[in-house]
Amino acid sequence: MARSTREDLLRRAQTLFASRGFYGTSLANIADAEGVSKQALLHHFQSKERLYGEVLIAIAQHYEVLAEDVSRSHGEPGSWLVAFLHRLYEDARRDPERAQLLTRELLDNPSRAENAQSWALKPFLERLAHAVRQLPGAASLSQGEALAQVYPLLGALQYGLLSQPTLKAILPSREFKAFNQIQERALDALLGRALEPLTFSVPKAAQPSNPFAMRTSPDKP
Amino acid sequence: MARSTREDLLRRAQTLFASRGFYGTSLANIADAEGVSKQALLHHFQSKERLYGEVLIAIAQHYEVLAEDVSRSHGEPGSWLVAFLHRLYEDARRDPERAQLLTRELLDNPSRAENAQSWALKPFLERLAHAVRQLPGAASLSQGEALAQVYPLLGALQYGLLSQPTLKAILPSREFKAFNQIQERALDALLGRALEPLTFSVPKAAQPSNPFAMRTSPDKP
DNA sequence: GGGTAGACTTACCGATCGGTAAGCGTCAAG
DNA sequence: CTTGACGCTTACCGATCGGTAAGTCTACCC
Repeated sequence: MARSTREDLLRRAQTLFASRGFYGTSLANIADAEGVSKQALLHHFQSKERLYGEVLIAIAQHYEVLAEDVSRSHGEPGSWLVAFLHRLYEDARRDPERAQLLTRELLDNPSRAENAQSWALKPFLERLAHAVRQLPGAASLSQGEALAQVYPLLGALQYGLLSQPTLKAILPSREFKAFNQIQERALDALLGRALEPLTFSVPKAAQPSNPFAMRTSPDKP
Repeated sequence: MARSTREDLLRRAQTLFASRGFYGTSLANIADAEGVSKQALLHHFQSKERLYGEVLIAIAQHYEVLAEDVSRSHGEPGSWLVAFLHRLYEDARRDPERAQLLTRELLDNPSRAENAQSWALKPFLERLAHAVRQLPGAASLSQGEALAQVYPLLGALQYGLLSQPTLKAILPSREFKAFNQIQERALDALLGRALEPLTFSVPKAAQPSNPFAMRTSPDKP
């Protein structure tokens, strides 16, 4: 099972970029962690930018695989999104590196000024927007509107997972464990509620206009 | 209105740290942007770490002010959380820098290995957890469990806002505008649903156990 | 007028950054 | 036996990093 140095380096780069960011990770950090020289790293990937780009592409491909896999087991387009979100959560829970890197990329993609139109993770977002439009009553949404509908759900999925290192550091271990155990259930409940048809079928309607106020009285016993 | 150089530098540091991260921002970047020498910056803040620490503290104080302000206008503890989340969203929409920095901090706080127990944003999380326990039926939740309940909501709030630079770069401007216009309504709907009593009153109950599947068939008549 | 404290400046430092150049060893093809 | 590609090394580069030292300028206090 001779793992290639190149693959090892790529995997290590993903780990370090995810935990410390692009600028917080030096080529020497990555190379040292694999026990090779910095120039060996530059031999396989011509520059730091290209190395990072390859990490992003690998992540995009991984998500592509997940999406295809979900498509295979969920024929009806209406249920695809829910299944995919669930899959994303499971995946990120098993290994949060990709989720962390995705969030970092959303935070500072433009600051590296790569060609935004060929951004590696763009297809991932487009796929999400497309899936939203498959939901009943949402077919007429534009891409931006559709994204606005999934984005909060994506954030809900990712946020707890990307914060794991920090929470582990500041919470007593008992509390951190409790957090992890309860997290998925809380998310399930939230997503279940969020994806009721209403959310999508009347995105522009008037509605009571202050849905935030619904907890002021002990109604709905 | 002679604004002090120190305040200007602090504000500029917040902007740059938010958009490019701690490691992606150099002291020279900050000083140059304010038209002073790098050493003037080091004169006011003894080191980069301390400067960053002051930025974090300023953010924590800002959130503290928001929280107190919400407390003043929302007496009942049951409605406080909803009002505060709404306020956080408005605040981040007006100026996403703090939200971006908060997320960056959640991503890599441990990597700078500062004393985790005195982390500037810890009180913010504790306040959120406390507010969850004030909700009907949630009083018995531990801190970790309470955090697990708000975390998805926090993520839902922040995610769209922290991604704004990226979305602006990859979406046609029409779509980006649509995203921004719809975003708040989608969030309102989500939060409204999320904060129905059930979510908190039976966090550990059995329940149908696969709430994700609720869109596969038109059940629940 | 002298002293002093704060707000800066220029000059400089060693360490580390990403990246180049050149060479070494292995192995397969000719 | 030679050649050349590949995987990797040591040696080195200029630029930039965060930070120090030592003034300079101004304003207020005595």
